[in-house]
Amino acid sequence: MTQTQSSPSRAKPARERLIETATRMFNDGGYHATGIDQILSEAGVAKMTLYNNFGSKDDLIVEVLRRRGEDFRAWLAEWVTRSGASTPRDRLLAVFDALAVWHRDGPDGPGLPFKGCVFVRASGEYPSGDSAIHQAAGANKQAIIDLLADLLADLSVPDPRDLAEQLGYLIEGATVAALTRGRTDAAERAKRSAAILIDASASN
Amino acid sequence: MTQTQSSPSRAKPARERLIETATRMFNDGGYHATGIDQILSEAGVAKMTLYNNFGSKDDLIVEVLRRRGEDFRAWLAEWVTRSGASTPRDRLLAVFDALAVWHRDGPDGPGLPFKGCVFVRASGEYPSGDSAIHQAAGANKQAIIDLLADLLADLSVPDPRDLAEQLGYLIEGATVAALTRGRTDAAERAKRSAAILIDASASN
DNA sequence: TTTCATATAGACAGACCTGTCTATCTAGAC
DNA sequence: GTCTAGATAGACAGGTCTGTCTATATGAAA
Repeated sequence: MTQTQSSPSRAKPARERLIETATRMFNDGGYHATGIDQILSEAGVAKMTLYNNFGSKDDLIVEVLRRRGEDFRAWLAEWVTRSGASTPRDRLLAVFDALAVWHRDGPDGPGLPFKGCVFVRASGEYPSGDSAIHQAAGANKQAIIDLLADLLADLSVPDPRDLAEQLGYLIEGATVAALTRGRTDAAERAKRSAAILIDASASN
Repeated sequence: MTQTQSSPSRAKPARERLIETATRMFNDGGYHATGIDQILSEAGVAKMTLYNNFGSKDDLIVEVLRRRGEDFRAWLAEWVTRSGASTPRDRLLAVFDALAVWHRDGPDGPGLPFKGCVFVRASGEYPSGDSAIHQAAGANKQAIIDLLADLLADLSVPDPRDLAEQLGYLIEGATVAALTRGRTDAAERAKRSAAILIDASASN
């Protein structure tokens, strides 16, 4: 007895299934509200496999955030590349088009139904700056700002990192508006704001 | 026996103590992570008092958000008034000064230690649009946008509500940056962006 | 004084939580 | 075949969670 074969989709290794299922379920329901047993059951993974791989639920969350950050930034960079935008300005503005696709759960979205930003939500649920989860979320947020800074590297502006922060606030604010108030037009509006800020900065 | 007098600060009625304590503790630890028993114990209130007044934890959260929204907007409006700003433009920019005070836990802050926006965090923890908590958070977010729209009512811009949304994104984004990455300079930067957007809109 | 709304303490139910443990099975390396 | 690393099921401990219930106490109004 004790058949080892009763779980769905044995295609990928257990650790991978765990991360993917956890990513999806945390996005759906939040971190505290999603229990380990639910994740294990849906992933078809034994509890000890989780604790052998990650040590704790918090560590699993940190790994989920790390992965999600990589994937999201890869999706974003790919989107900008495929947009065909040739100038730094257009590449930056293409980011806001990607944003709109994400907020509207467009077909080419970043792979998760839109429920706001997983990093912001993680920061909010683990608000203490000492928390490893809070720090992981912050690191991923910073990485997106860095990505923006890279995009405007070839733009002639006096303070590229400052502009990257400014554009980051627009992105962040639009995403919050889409989550809290269902403003799916936020990305377009933020795009217009971004164009103004970029031009104001570049024409100095 | 069964002395009715063993709880702290019987000054205010139980319902009030409950709301105030819950507001503070939800802000500190988040919604799911803060249990009812903790709140009751710290407020010195019996469990039945909570359920007689609110019916459920979710309803308590909704009331906490409603109150917090009122208080925060009152604080913000008061701040703008006291800033002495005379033009619509300066009044709008004064909002960002208030923001900086809040993010830095300044002495004249809105009454709670800064742990990000309670509405954003509530939306994040209760991401389903059907949730009463999610809706309450959204309504309070909208009320702040409305407040911005009121502030720029006398400004001659073609689309005041559009500009209010834009400025709202900057505020939101700066607050998220302060929470997730500890960027306490975010409000000043957002203020500069706001000035650019206002001027770009007004000079049309 | 009687009445009534509000508050209290504290037990309780039933579910869910994270994390640990044992004992078994499987697949690949050697 | 043998050994080993990784995965499995499932029970379990010890808490914590929300929400309900009872029985009692208080204070103000009638």
